[in-house]
Amino acid sequence: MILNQSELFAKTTREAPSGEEAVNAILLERGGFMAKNSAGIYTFLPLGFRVMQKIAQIIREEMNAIAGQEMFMPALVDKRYWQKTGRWDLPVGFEAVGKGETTAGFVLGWSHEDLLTDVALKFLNSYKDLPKAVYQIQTKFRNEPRAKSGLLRGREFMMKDLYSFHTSEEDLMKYYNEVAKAYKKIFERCGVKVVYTLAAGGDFTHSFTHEFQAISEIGEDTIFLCDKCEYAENKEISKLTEGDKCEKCGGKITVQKGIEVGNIFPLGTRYSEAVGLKFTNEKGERVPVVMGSYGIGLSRLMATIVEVSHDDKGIIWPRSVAPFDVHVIKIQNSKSKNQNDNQKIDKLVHDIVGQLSQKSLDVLVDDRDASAGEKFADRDLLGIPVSVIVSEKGLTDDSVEMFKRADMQAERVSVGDIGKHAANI
RNA sequence: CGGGGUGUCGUAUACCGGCAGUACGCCUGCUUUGGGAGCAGGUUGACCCAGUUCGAUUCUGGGCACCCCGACCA
Repeated sequence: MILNQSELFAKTTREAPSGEEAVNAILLERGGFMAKNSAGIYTFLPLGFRVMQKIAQIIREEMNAIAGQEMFMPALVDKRYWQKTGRWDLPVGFEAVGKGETTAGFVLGWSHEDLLTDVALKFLNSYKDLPKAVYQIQTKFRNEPRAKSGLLRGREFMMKDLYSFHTSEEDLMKYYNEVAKAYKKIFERCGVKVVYTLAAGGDFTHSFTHEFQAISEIGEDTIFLCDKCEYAENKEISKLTEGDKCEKCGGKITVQKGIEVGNIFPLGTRYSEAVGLKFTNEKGERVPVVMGSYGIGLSRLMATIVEVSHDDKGIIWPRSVAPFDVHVIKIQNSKSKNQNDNQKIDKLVHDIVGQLSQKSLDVLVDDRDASAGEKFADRDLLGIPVSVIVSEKGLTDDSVEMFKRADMQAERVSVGDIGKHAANI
């Protein structure tokens, strides 16, 4: 995909939005990745939505690799499903009341165990039907008492939720560990280092669960982490203290702040028993299906990437989730004076874009009529991994500058070699 | 939900019980073009409701919104 920056729907802004303190909110809003509508509610603009789609694609690949099947469930979830599982009265949800109605018949889905377990009644009847795993990527709604920190805690946010169905606890735990591995891959591919943390299950389950915590000062969770073997526990369930000796390896326990970017829950039979989801086993007995559920907040993950990968100039996107692969910066002189040079620059840009698109790279071309300084400032803010600066400096020898956002290093390369360099981008 | 803070153009601020001003931004044009360039012109604002008052952006009360801390975090 090739896009001229002059045609982009959103623009960058010079100033930070009033009131915002969270780095992810400031940089994503300034860069035109998103626009704020209410506390914890954002519009994803074209650039931001591209990042979201990149993250979604990585998640899809890893979910599909562990036999997850993608589907899509409704956001409006009928009251009766929540009543069956006893979750209607929880304060988490936004109730949906039709105009002219006095009582709510629906809740905006904040998780989908209740509904999905009911759907599964129709299809999961025998041990031969198990195991199964389905997932969706969908907007979730939660009535957060305190939305905050940009995309880190929203009232409406994008989430991937995976659910698995099994014949036994053993089979569930086997899959649970597979999911854990897949999650690690996802976060790794997104450039986020996570710590696998033992935690509590909240309203989902009474058993232990695991969280994937990205270490960051802005994180809301406190975890105790061994500095040697990386064993970790969430403070909410931990009996550890800072300075303790790790029971696993003898290392030292440290205290860290973490952003919970993913979690996995062994649900057991809580929902299947509530809904009556049973299967017939090899002996002909009807027994409850054993379930697990597994979440990743895509929008929170996007914010986390910004939190852990930025500098004072802007975002530094990992290649895997960057909205574009290459940012071509065109710097031209006054049109009236150097018409000839400008035509040459245009031609160089055209050549470069052609070469890059042949390599299937997504290219954003800064063709705006703006000063060089402004373009550089925006380039740094947008944080596309590699930029190619085309200016009159390269007219004598058909060269351009290749700039890497991560280390801010630049080198001059010949236009003819762009294709070669693109392979290494 | 408890506590704290803030509400004046997009941002930062000023003034004032009597026509709301400045800077930057933004838009248009011309000149510029390797780190947010210059000139000229233009654009945009008192969170809402009630009360006091001849008159309220200003004073009083209520509400709402946003930010931060805590609780919550399924």
